[in-house]
Amino acid sequence: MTDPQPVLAALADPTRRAVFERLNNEGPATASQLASELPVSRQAISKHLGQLDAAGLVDRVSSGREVLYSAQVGPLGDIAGWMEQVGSDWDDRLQRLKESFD
Amino acid sequence: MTDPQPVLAALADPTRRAVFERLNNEGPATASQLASELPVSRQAISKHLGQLDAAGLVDRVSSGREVLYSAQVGPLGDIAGWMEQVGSDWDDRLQRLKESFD
DNA sequence: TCCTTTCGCAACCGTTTGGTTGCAATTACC
DNA sequence: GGTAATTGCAACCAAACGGTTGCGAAAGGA
Repeated sequence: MTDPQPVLAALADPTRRAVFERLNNEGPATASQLASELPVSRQAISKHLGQLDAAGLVDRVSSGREVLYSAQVGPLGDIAGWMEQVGSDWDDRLQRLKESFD
Repeated sequence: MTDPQPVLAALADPTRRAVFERLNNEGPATASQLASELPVSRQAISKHLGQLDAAGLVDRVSSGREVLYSAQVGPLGDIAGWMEQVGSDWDDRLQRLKESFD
């Protein structure tokens, strides 16, 4: 089970989530492009992209002087996996509770 | 669609997630109890419980001088909902791409 | 070649955050 | 009633965070 920490931390910031959503539902873009669409500087976007990249939520392909970023949904599975485990732990507890009445 | 922000922010911290997991898979506990099991002060735990409570991830029942906290899995649905939407947006994009070849 | 664009690095800044300690108040127990 | 335990509030602190500006370097187009 991979640690959900980096993904959760990356998605906890609204701007970062906005960037991710933008990349996800409107396709790849460069940092400058994103900066022109969102109310923050390019540097801020760039830092956020760095963190998204570290969490695997984004893929960077550089060609020439520009770097194109695209959303990667894979790491969302880490969160799903964690939630799944939380659910099963809860089921286990219910099971144990039920068995305590046998 | 409820905002996943509070839940994501609440779960982004490792200690907070540890508290939540502890409550989820070992049942209710008080702040003092949790503090004795985790390597942080009671006050730190108390603050974390406050944030978990604000996100709806915890239920507080006070009786006498002590307050018993228990995990609430409901708000995890907010995250699930958000991820679902991300997925469907991605599907939409695939659909549009496919249609562009008609 | 020169100018523009895009990027990356670094410094800096105010605010938030996770954590601590100290103290007063309420509840339980002897 | 007195003492021990549990909670809540407040102040404080260092570090991380989100954001900005400035600048130098590399790539493209005139």
